[in-house]
Amino acid sequence: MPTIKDVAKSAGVSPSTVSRVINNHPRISSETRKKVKESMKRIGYHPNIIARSLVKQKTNTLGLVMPYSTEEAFADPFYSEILRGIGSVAQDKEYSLLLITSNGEQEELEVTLKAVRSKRVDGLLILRAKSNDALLKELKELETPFVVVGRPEDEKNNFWVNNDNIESTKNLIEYLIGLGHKRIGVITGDSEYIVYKDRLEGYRRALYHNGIEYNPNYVIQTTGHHGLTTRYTKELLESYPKLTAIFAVDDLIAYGAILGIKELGLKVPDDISVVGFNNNPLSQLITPALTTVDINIFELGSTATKSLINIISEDPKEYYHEIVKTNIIVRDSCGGDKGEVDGNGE
Amino acid sequence: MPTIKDVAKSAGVSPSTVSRVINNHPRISSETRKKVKESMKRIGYHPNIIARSLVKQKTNTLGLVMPYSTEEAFADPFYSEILRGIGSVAQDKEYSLLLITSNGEQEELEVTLKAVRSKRVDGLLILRAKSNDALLKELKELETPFVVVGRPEDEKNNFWVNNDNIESTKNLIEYLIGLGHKRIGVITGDSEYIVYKDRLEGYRRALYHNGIEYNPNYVIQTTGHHGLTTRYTKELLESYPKLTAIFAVDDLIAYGAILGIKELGLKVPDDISVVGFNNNPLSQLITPALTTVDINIFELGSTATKSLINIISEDPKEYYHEIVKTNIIVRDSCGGDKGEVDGNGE
DNA sequence: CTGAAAGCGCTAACAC
DNA sequence: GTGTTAGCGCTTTCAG
Repeated sequence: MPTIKDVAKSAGVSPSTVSRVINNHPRISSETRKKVKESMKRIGYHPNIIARSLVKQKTNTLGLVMPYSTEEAFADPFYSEILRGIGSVAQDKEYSLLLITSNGEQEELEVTLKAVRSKRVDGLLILRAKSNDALLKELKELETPFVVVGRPEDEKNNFWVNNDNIESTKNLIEYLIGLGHKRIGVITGDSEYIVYKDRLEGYRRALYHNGIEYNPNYVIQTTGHHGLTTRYTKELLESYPKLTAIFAVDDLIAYGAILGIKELGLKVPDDISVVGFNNNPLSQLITPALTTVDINIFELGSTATKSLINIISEDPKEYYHEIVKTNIIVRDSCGGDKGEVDGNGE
Repeated sequence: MPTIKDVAKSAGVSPSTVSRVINNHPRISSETRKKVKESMKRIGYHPNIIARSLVKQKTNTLGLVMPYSTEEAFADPFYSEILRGIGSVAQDKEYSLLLITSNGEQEELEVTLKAVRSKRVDGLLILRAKSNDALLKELKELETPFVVVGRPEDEKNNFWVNNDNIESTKNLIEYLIGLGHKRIGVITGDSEYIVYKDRLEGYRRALYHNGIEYNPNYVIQTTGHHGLTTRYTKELLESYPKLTAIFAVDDLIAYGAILGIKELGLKVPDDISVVGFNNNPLSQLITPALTTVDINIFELGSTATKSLINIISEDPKEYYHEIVKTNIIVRDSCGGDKGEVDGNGE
């Protein structure tokens, strides 16, 4: 493999001149520039990025911290889709992407810290927001630029991009309320993840704003294991047969819920309405097609990446965050509440 | 950030000694080893991987060439899952993962070649097998180690890992035939991808081995766009109402097919049986639960990664490939052919 | 078993 | 506008 020296010899200039044309240095005669470029092409030269990184103390690489996760969480196309968004701007801005995977909290911490300490990456995209996140604390001490996709607990002192999960959920639930539903069950995920906390909060606010009392018994927390979701849904509906709608905090959970409802011999939306969240591409294919919230995952990824690159290069003095719009996608999984056409309270 | 020199000073040894303890050099006194390790810890030293890569001419990084793809192809959890398999062994063997994404054939080629020419990666995992693949040709010229996940066209002169798609499909179709089906429609994907070619071939072989004539009109090629899948399925069934089963070359396609069947007012499996492929985690959740083939995606990823690492370090003289086992998952989407209980041919 | 010195391929003052 | 020189942080002969 030819190096910059070979090009220099072949073009009859010094290595620094070659370096300058590579880096588009302004003060270089168009003549030598041309000469050098020809030499590069002739001998098949390509700059060694590693060497450049070493002297520049910059790798032009972004680390992607994937959630360590069960098989099933990974089945979530969320990650494929956000990778698309991230990849698209990284490509554009000439950044590479280092995938950081792990099998648990401890390993995630170690692997991620190693990547930054060993100077493999210029910054990180954290693809989830958790409570009490040890990773974020360590990262701040290392002064690594990072942006989290989601709302971190300490939202004033981090860079992040997210949907407004509280408000979006509130709107979604109010759509249900508008249809006449008052007793709405919730199947939520691991409360360690802030996204689920927020969606639950949105649910509560919707009830509150509409004078409906919040009943904690209507809320079931599942582990993300689909089989369990189905079972929990059935148990919930058996315990509280007056429920007329189910809010699943994620479409994948909604699928399990719908299955549970069907297994009970009930119909969606005739007996029970169901809403999900995230607008999984499959949600338009199931029967009934699922009413859900499109959270614009691609944009979440691209926005976060732009932010990170900006932070790396500009070192902004103030923390900031960005909110990506959502919109409700009304499909066929909700009906009016036929069980209680009069009255307006519990 | 402290460097090896700082450690050396602090421990009262030379930089080379420090380097030796980092690299577990055998001929080093356990005393100095201890002393050096303490110094490293004390001053918070972490080796700079970039510098090491430069001198070793090795990055310990694997490039992952993701298929450039539409929004919907990305929704396929195949990629999430294979990433898990890859990540798990890469982690274990201390390799990093560079994600290579692109928006089209040309960009994919450029970006990938750039990654290898600029010495960013030691080898590549190509996550798809296409006909007439320009990328593979270029890569061979560059003498980069790579393994393809799938069966490349020139199977004798490449490293690859794959399922036996032909045989697996043959078995799947024979399961259908065993149930009494003889007129089986096929919804397949882009024939540029060898996986779909092979599955179609398996279908033909199953028919052939059972004395059933192959009818090309029963085979529809879709683009992977779900909406179209649904429409094509309906058209197929309207044109050939005698079909009693549908073979979808991928579960995602099967979902669209099932929707089409339902829209026609027909029932699965009572009127039409459906089988898919890949065992998407959602396939157990839909109604009816889909009979499909589990292709062990995680193992596909881990096997390919082990192979690649082996190739990088051992430089084997012969090409080889590995086959990952599949197994049919029988669920509820197939019934016997009630339309034609007698007879055994067309 | 340890140290000195050279160098991986590139960039960046500093000269001229 | 271009060349010279030093050096990024590490590994690796070669001595001893």
